[in-house]
Amino acid sequence: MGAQDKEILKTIKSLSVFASSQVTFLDHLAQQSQVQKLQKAQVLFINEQEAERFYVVKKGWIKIFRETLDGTQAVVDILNEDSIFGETAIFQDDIYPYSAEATELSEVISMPIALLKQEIDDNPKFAFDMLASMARFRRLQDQELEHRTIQNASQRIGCFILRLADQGSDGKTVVNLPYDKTLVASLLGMQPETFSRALGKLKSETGITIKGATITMDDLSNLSNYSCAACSSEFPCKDIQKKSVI
Amino acid sequence: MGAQDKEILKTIKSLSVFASSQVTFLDHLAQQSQVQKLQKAQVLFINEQEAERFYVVKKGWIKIFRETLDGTQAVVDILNEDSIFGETAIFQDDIYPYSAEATELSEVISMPIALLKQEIDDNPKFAFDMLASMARFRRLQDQELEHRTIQNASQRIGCFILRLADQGSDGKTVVNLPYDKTLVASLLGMQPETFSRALGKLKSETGITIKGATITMDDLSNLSNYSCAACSSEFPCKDIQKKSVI
DNA sequence: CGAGGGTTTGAAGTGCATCAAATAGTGTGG
DNA sequence: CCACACTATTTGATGCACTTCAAACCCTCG
Repeated sequence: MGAQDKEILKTIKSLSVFASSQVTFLDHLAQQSQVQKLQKAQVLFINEQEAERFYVVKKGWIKIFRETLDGTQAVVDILNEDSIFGETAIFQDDIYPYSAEATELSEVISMPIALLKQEIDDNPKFAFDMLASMARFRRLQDQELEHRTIQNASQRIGCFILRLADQGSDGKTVVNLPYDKTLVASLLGMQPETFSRALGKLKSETGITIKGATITMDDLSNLSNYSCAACSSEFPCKDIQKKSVI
Repeated sequence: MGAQDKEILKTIKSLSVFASSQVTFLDHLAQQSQVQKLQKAQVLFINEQEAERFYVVKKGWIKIFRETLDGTQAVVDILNEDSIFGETAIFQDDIYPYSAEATELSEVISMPIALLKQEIDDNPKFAFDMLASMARFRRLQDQELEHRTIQNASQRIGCFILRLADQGSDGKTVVNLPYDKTLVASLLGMQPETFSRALGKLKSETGITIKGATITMDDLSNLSNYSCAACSSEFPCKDIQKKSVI
């Protein structure tokens, strides 16, 4: 086993969806896995395409989206390290329900989705974890829809920043936008211009400091008061945690 | 076994999620089930409340929603006969992730969610079906989010009507809105006034006929051209089918 | 330093929300 | 079967939020 293979196995083992899986299965998965480098803007697969493999992000950011004939696109999600995607094709006649594209130089590991099917059959705990992960995801999507319905642009941005912020620390909180503002805008369902203006408004209303992609604030309460007022969940949104399985 | 019990068992057996379950399990489920009548506007449960039972709609319409402190609400779904809800609480620490309320005189069957947990463990096929159902639902939610992003009010209404229309027949197509226009509006994320005006616009743009809750059209192509132009899925949306499990 | 993408700013337009009021529709009791 | 009460729906007028198109600015990286 090469160094890279070991690395892959380690990555796979660390994924929370596979927490209950036996080593033999994980080894098998790792054997069948492939690492793939993606250039910026490289498309990995498009929706309706036949699906044989699912993916785990190893490095970079992968945009999950769908687009209309005229090229307008709706961003479903933007994923980074240890996020899984493409696996829901198992349940959709082996067809990817969305497209995936690297937003920057990225690296993904792919594995055959057939193996997942097997593991669902063999390991009830795995099936349960996968269901739990799906349910969490549904909750997240519900929340996103809710946000689009009742929050305005500035509040959605505020919420996005809050979810990036580490809860723990006391003093100043510093948050770095993980990717282009244009990309954040598309994920939040607004135009780049709107994002820029709405962020400006958020700054004047909550006293946060913005310098490039870095946002600094004394404490989170101003921001949470501002954004979470127009949301059915209360601040730390502790009920929903992201990560794993899309 | 009384007549009502038989009726319940029949309903449960007919649910597609339970297609792979043994009769013994279904009997057990039916034994533990309860029928509940709900008045219009009666709340069945609210989000964050502890969940012991999941539900199947037997009659009427149940609104699934979340609301903010100031009472603004986001409608997640509106369910009717044979739709399941509340069952995702299994995966969320036995807490309902949304509220449920009858929009009219309704009837629901409730069953202990603990039994579902057991069945997931015992029956891999059931787990798989449930996963498939969840995946389908996720796809639906993605589509809804996409609609909010790239379709305008009239197009969303058109899409809603198309999904109600029977594909088969040739001659005129007649669609009846299944519930109040106000409720349709809230499901589509718009105000009642906007709904009314947007429906008027849809009428003038596509030549449909509207009389109360009844919509008539010569064929669906005008409508699908109008609405589906701003969507990543092509007309019959055949890839996604509703029903079962929320 | 200069090219190119990302970001901001400006000006104008559009779509939806909001508030207010009129109208249509439904169910009730007389 | 009609009149009343109440709710659902429509219509009008106005305002605001976001989009669009255009142009400037800024930052980074070769």
